[in-house]
Order: sequence, then structure tokens, then C-alpha cells
Amino acid sequence: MASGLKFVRFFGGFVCGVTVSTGASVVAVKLYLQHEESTQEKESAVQRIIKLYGLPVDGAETRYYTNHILSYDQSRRTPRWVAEHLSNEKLLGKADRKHCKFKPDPSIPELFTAHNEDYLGSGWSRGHMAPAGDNKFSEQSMAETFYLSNIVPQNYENNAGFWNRLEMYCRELTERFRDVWVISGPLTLPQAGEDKKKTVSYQLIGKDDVAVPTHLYKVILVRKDHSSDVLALGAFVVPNAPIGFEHQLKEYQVSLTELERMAGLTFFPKLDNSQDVKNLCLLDSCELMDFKQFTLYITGRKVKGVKSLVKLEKIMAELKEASITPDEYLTKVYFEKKQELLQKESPQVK
DNA sequence: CGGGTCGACGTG
DNA sequence: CACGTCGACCCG
Repeated sequence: MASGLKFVRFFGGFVCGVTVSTGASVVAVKLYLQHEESTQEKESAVQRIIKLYGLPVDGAETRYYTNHILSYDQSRRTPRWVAEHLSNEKLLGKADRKHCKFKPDPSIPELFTAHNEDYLGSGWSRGHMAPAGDNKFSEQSMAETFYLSNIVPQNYENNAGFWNRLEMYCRELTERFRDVWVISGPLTLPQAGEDKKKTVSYQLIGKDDVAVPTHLYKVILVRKDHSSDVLALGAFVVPNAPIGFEHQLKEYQVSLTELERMAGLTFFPKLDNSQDVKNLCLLDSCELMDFKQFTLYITGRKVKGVKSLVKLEKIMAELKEASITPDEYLTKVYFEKKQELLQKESPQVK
């Protein structure tokens, strides 16, 4: 009881101090500053403590990797934000995620890092913020995206579905814009209860108590080319839950200011506000792949990775089952794979 | 593209 | 014997 009263009194005094600005308090501040100046040679007690034992460290310093940059949240065991640059050239290449493994980031202190065991069997998938698929040009940079410093607990369907299609849209933007910058991260947003009181509540998974975000955000900044300098920006907040094909990306668009307030971050702080930054969804479509386009694309990827004729035909039968007819590209990769497997599985060795 | 599981196998 | 790695196989 005594400590509770003490807290209330301190809090009241604090509020007074910051809200009331009378002449008397201004004088008091001046006197205080003079006092500080006159005693500058002598360190204050608090300065001495800091010099002796150091300031608190939050580990939120910017960390640089081959193709992404991030700030880590040591309390949640997830990134706060992850930034990357996409271009046409970087999406070309042979780097394959099958050769990559999720693992703790060696640069994160053991006490604050997540481990694979936290995620396995948790009901949540390991969701990339900087996607592996944006790093086809480099085995090294792709491998680095599998550090758990770049990972958040993500709903399976969201990860493989809507979020996946959003990442594909970002890659598609490189066809129409020379530079594409993307910043992604988790949010734990408050919910209003029946009594209207707002509360932040989120699940923790594994022995390391990894925080499960309620939402994920993405900020997309595009530039036509260096000379024209046409800029467009889109900010999106997506629930960490299954989102079907009936939903459009535009439903999740928010203003940059709204997102900044939610995240407690200022994105692109040096971006000149006086210059015209267009709405990405007006300059571009902000339309994700529909069910048919998506299924054709996924089927193409599956066909490329298949290892037997039986499986190949099974994949194509599933497509027919969904009443989707292969397009020109899929037909091509299908016949190429079929020839390859016929050669390999043929009993007569040439 | 985005993610899983499982068992065979080699190692201490 | 437990444990880690890896490839085959599975899902949306």
C-alpha cells in the first residue's frame, strides 16, 4: 500500500512538471541549468555510474546483411523492421531455398535469440520479413534471410497465401520501376474490449517466448528511374491470419502516418515531403494474383522441382481437377520436365 | 513461391 | 543409445 501511494504521488508530480509551464518554472529551469554549468567539471552521480558501468543496451542498433538491413527487438525475439532493395537483376539467379536452413542469428546474444524449437510444433510458421525469393542472385544473401532475426511467427495460410502474393507483387513492381524499397515487420496492435478499454495481447511461443504478432506491415517505396525521380509509396497492415482471394490488397492500405504511429517508427525520415510522393495504388494497380494466376504459378514451380513422372502427372491432374487449363508457359515447362524424366527413367541406358 | 513432416543414416 | 543431418515427400 505504501509503495502504491508513493507511485501515485511521484506520477502526479511528473505530470505537473511536464504540463505546467509558468514563469516560475522557467526561472527554475534556468537556475538548474546554471547550476549544471557551474558544476560541469564535476560529474554528477548518475554520470559517474554510467561511466563506470555503462548505459543500458537495447540491441536495436541497425544490423547489416548482404541484401537486407534490420533492427532487432530483444524483448520479442523478432525483428522490429527489415529493409531491402529489389531490382530486376537481383531476381535473376539460381539460388535455391532448398539449400538454406533456418538458424539463430550468430550476431544476436544467446539470451535474446529465438531458436527453431520455439517455432516447431507451435502452430505458427517461420515467416520471412525479407523474403528468400528476393535473393535469387546470391546464395549468401538468401542464406542470411533464414537467420531467425529476419523471422516472425506467422499464420501458415497467410504466409503461403496472401503475404506470399504480396511479396510477388513487390517483385512484379521491378518490371515497372527501376528501384523498389520494401520495409516489413510485425505489429502487436491493441484490441478494444467490451468495456471499450484497449489492451495489447499477444501469444508467446517456445522456451524463448517469441512474440506472435497480431499484424504484419509492409511499406513499399518505388522510383521510376534516377532522372525522372517519380516516387510512389504504399503502406499496408495485414492481419496475421488467413486471408482469402476475395480480399484485395487495397483493403489493407493505410496512410504512412497511421502506420508510423502504430509501429512507433518513422520510415524514410529523409524523404522530402515537399516533393510529390504518389499513392502507389493510384500510380500502379496494387492488384495481387487471382486464384487462377496464383495456381498456375505455383504449379509451374512444383513442376520444375518434381522428381518422377508419376508425381509430374499427379501435379497436372490436380490442376485439371481445379478446372484450370495450363497456359503457354506451364505447358512448356511441363513438356521440358517430361522429356527430362523420360530420359532419366528410361530402362535402356544410352 | 511459401511452408511443413518423416525416416534412413552417420556420429558421439 | 540419443542426437543431428539430409533427402524424399507432403501441403497451400
